[in-house]
Amino acid sequence: MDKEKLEFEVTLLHERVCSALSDTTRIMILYLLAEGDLYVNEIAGALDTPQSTISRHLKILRDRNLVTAERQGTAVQYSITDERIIQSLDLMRAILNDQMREVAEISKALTGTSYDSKEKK
Amino acid sequence: MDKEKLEFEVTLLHERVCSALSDTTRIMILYLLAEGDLYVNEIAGALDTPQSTISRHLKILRDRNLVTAERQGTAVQYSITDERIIQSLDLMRAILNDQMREVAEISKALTGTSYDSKEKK
DNA sequence: AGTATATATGCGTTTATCCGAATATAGAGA
DNA sequence: TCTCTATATTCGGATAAACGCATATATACT
Repeated sequence: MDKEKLEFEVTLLHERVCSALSDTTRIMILYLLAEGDLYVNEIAGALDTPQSTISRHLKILRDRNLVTAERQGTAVQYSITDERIIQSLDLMRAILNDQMREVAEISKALTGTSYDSKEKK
Repeated sequence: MDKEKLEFEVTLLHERVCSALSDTTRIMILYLLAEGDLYVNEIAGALDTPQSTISRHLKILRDRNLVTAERQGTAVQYSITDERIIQSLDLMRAILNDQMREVAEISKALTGTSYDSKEKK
């Protein structure tokens, strides 16, 4: 892929997806919705966050088509639009877990008492 | 997973990974490095961006272990630490592509001249 | 119409992020 | 040690995000 096109695609990727994931509350909302559809006040309750704050975050996710809203009477039910966004986040968590596991192993090797060096045996 | 643990993991995910991806230049750097290791000035040249700006972005990626630096004489060569970060980004791009394809199909159906409605036949 | 509930939005403030220019640091070679 | 090149960091200023409160809007029900 030439650089022009890559630059264009990355700009789009950032504006439409990545920037939406750059907030802890929004990521939490996505994981909550991954387990089932919820109304706005249910999300606000679960996250112990003012309803106006949740509503603003939902608007951002909605504008980027990451969640879908469906009105039911006076309430609005939200759901995940595409499960792959969760797959994508889970992949990042896997990277994180492996990083932390490596750090833990190294520090265990350095402080271990049953043998002097990690090369032993 | 209980909510406490989810909240903890998501906070970590945001701080260590997602916040690093919330900038077009940093995503570009990751895609450039996915094609091969590069020195700082090569990245700055490719992106037509001041060296100080690139260096600051690299520090952010380095602090989060998304890229690895290796000094070679007076220069420093950077590489991707874990290819899965690219997989994760590509997954988001796939979501985007499908979204755009859907929009295109709907608009084609609405403006189509060879038949009146999309249900026809 | 009038009230009640659920959600969205406008406003002002605070906090975080990004930028380029200038400067500091690190290594290589004369 | 002096100089050159490559990279990192500091600085001040500009922009953009996120927040809670108060208020507006939308639907349902009487």
